[in-house]
Amino acid sequence: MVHDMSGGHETAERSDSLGIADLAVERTKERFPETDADAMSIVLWLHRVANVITYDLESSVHRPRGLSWPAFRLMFTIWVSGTMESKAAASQSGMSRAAVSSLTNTLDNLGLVTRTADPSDKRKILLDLTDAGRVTLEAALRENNVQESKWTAGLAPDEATELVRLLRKLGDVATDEWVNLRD
Amino acid sequence: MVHDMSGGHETAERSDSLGIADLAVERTKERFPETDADAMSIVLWLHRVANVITYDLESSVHRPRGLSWPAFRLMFTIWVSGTMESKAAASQSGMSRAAVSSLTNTLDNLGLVTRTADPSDKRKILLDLTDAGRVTLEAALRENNVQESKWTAGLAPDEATELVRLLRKLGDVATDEWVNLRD
DNA sequence: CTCAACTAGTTCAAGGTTTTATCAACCACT
DNA sequence: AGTGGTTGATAAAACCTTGAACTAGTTGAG
Repeated sequence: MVHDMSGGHETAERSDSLGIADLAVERTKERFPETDADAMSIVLWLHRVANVITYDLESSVHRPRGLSWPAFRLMFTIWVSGTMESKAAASQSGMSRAAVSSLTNTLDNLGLVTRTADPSDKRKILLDLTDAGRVTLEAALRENNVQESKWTAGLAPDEATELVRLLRKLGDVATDEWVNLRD
Repeated sequence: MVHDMSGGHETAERSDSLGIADLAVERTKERFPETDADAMSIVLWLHRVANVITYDLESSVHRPRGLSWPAFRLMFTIWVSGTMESKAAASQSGMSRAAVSSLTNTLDNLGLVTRTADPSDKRKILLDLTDAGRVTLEAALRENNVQESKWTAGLAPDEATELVRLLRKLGDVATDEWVNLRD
């Protein structure tokens, strides 16, 4: 399947983490024939593709700007929803409340996010972006999207639509009672 | 669109992290019309669905057995490929060499993994599962697959096939030169 | 045969995440 | 009002990850 075989067994060098998924399913199926191979393939590929893309985005877009991937996610969430309670920010960004607490602490010190007590309920903390935070986030967001575009350029428009539809369908399962969610 | 409006603004409770993706794309498109919305949707959904599933698998299957998700991933990699160099384990499991080094240290102490020097090249370390490691992994693997099955049960067989095809296509981009990979 | 360049693995510091525990504030019921 | 039960946020301890620096072993060009 691969053109250049010159190196003997040195063929696959760049990111084995993807190529290995099929072998993994094969071996598991051999050893445990009752395995649901489709389920396994989906979860493996999902996880690995998401990981590779996330690593690329974080290392090529966000780290050079001084943001971690979680910091970008959290700031983006606040940017989208506007002033919001810490708890809502956690659930919408997919982190635990503790993670948001510690991350906002960092971002507050960097002057990117503000934390103010909610006057109507003093337990609550309202998060918002500072002007500097907004500027930082918007620049990162644009560059992030350019990079996302490079990743998905190979998919036809209808493939993109279908992929999102299937991911959405899979994500809907999260509303089932047996699913363990953060918090 | 939603049936129950009784609570006023208390409608969406379980995992907002999924519902928010569409709003995020909308807002970004408003603010930056040049945004590639398809690319953004794909990456957002990919990341969030992968995260929710991973969290569920880790917290419901692996933590109760005393394994972290990374530990499971690494042990699974070794289980699939057999005795292997630390470097290969890193690239196939999608972690950095440093992460593998620290993780194998833990797993070695737990008696799940062995590290032996390669006689032919003393720089190299060969990793393998112990018998206990194999037993532990295989039990976790079976339970993991049962849970994966629950997640994907809602997809028709052809949808499952198509989803994997599209993920694979997306993953293939990782071979492009501009992509930042771990290591 | 030797020295420079490279490679495999480890270590370190810094930061992020998790779970569990704690504390403060709120709410509802008597 | 008070008291018990929630809820929101933070703190602590343990673990994982990253990038950079470091050690040691290997390779190969002259």
